[in-house]
Amino acid sequence: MEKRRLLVTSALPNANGPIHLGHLMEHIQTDIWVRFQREQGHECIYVCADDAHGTATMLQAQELNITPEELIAQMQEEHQRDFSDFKISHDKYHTTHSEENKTLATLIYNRLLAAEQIQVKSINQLYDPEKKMFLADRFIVGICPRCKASNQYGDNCEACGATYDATDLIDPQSKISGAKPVLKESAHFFFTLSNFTQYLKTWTRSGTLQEQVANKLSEWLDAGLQDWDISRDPPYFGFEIPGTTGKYFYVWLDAPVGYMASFQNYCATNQQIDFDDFWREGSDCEVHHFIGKDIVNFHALFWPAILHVSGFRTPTRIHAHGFVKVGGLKMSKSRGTFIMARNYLEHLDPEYLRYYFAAKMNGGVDDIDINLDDFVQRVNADLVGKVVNIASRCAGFINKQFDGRLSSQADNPLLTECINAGDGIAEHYENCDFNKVVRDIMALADKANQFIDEHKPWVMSKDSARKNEVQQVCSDGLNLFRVIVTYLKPILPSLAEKSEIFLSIAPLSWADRSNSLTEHQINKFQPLMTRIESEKVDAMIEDSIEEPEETDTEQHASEMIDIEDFAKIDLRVVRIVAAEQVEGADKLLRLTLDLGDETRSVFAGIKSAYQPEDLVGRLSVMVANLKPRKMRFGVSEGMVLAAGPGGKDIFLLEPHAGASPGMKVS
RNA sequence: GGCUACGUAGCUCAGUCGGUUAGAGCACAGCAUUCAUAAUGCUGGGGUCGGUGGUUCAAGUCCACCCGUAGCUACCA
Repeated sequence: MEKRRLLVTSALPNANGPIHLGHLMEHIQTDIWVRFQREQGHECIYVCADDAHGTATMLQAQELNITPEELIAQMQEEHQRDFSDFKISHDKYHTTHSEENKTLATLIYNRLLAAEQIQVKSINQLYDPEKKMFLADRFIVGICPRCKASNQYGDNCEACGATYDATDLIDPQSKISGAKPVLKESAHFFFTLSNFTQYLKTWTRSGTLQEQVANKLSEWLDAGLQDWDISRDPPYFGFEIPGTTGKYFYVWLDAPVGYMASFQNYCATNQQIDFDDFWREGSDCEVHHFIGKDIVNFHALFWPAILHVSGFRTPTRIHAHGFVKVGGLKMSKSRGTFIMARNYLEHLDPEYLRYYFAAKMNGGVDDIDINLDDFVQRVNADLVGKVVNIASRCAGFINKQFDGRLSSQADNPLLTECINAGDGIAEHYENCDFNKVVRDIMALADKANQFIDEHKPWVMSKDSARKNEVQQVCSDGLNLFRVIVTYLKPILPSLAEKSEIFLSIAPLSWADRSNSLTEHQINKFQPLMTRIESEKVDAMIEDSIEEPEETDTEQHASEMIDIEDFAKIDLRVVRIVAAEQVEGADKLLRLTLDLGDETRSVFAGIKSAYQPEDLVGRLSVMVANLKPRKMRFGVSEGMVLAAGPGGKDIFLLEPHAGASPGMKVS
């Protein structure tokens, strides 16, 4: 087999937060693929880095009262420790705030400039006059121009889904200082991406992307690409653009360059590897990027265009994946499913997670849903019940009755079948179809257990004339185990290592799998993996639960407020014009409220105390300016007021006779 | 709103080019076994393939619409 030379990357984690389940999924996927390539005997270099630059890093550092450099150094150390504990085998974990990156980003920019693909345009952007900085959409909040929901970000409304420009917001506020932003003009540098629409149409269809991803991108390509704003104004934590004062590279320009920079740093300490071999145009080496589907535009549009113009090779392939969900829902801090790497490690063995992710990954962009009960059952049944059990049930006989010595024959047909299955498994690995890898391997483990069960060494061992048979069956079993672990090694490096010690053999390799052990001395068996106790999973979730930030307001709830605070609440008399059961809801009724000049749909948790038909026509009081809330059953546009402990004892407020819908309560 | 993807057993997922009675693992039930970390083996129950309509000799698979879930909607991290 021809030896391939591969450079592989995972997306760069942001330097302003800890590593969580989402990062882990991506890095585990990448690492499995990398370890597989290495086990095949290919040269495979895996690099990553922290994405250090950007407004978020700068603000976070300010908040912590440290310099950005201190913050990123601290985060990088944490990130590296987390990844290393999850057996992620980066060859280099660097940072985008590095000399290499500055040099490379500058080089690329200068080449874009020389190719006349940089334009300066003047744009108007909202500016925080207090903080003296331009504001990205996510740092501006205001009232949605469409549905009037308050506290919405500058790009779209969470309540009604409208998209708009930050300048359309009613009563906009800087999220950072609270000041009212003003429009201010500034010169920005643009990369003329629009010139490369045709190039990218070809590139994205040349086998570099999954088909679904290419389809998605063709939407944008067909619409025509816009030029890409690559500069930011100060204050900004990043690299100053050469030849300018007070213009910085937008973080998404130097982030992908960070892949090259990290690799360059690796080359500096590994002189036998030449940077240009991998990155010059037309290189035979392969470059693979593993990323989440949310950032395909950066990697499959901007990045190849920039590389193309600046005279570098483009990626061989971009492997996009979906998001992690827990129990069918987005990861959530309040539910305790926003699990940090460190938190997991305090309770559970990283190999459990590596295996579970592998069992569910298919090389596509579908989201991966973690079901914690399934996680426990699956890992225990497959790894402990099936795989490790093969070694465990054979080792006793070999060690006790044969002094740890395997038989002289290894020609069992099942063993041959198992060895031959390796080609198909390798193909699945290559395609990132790790779920198929796992399925095929487990089918082999099932067969191994069936084989042992069929020959029943525990029965034969009672007959001294059949001693050889006992040794043969158990030796076959251990040889089957050896091949199975060879296949699992990219997913479970620690299990493989422990198995190598148990079997007293050199590191397992794919090519070596057909050289079964004969007349070989093994070591005493010790448990290679233990079952997951579901209590530990519960404890991890418990530890991950973060009280919502409302704790602050709760603490202040009993404090005195002044009249202005009260005036913020827009209480209105309403008439309940309709009330109905909500299918699937335990506690909710859907109320339609007449406010005089408009009607609102509101969900109220009063089902246990009121019959819908008894409410229709009655007056009550609602909070009319409560931020609309998207609920499972629809959007609730306010709340009605009621008192009581709950259950049957809920009492809706009702004004005295004479009040009419729309009246303000004050 | 528009676009994209997904929806198959209680759970997690296979299901090729439309082709016989829709499969696997886990979970569950029964039996066997007791070498093994209570692990293993055999047998079994369990499905309107999200819904409706259509194309076809034939639809889980193709088409249309609907419902549900998620994501994207780019000068935004």
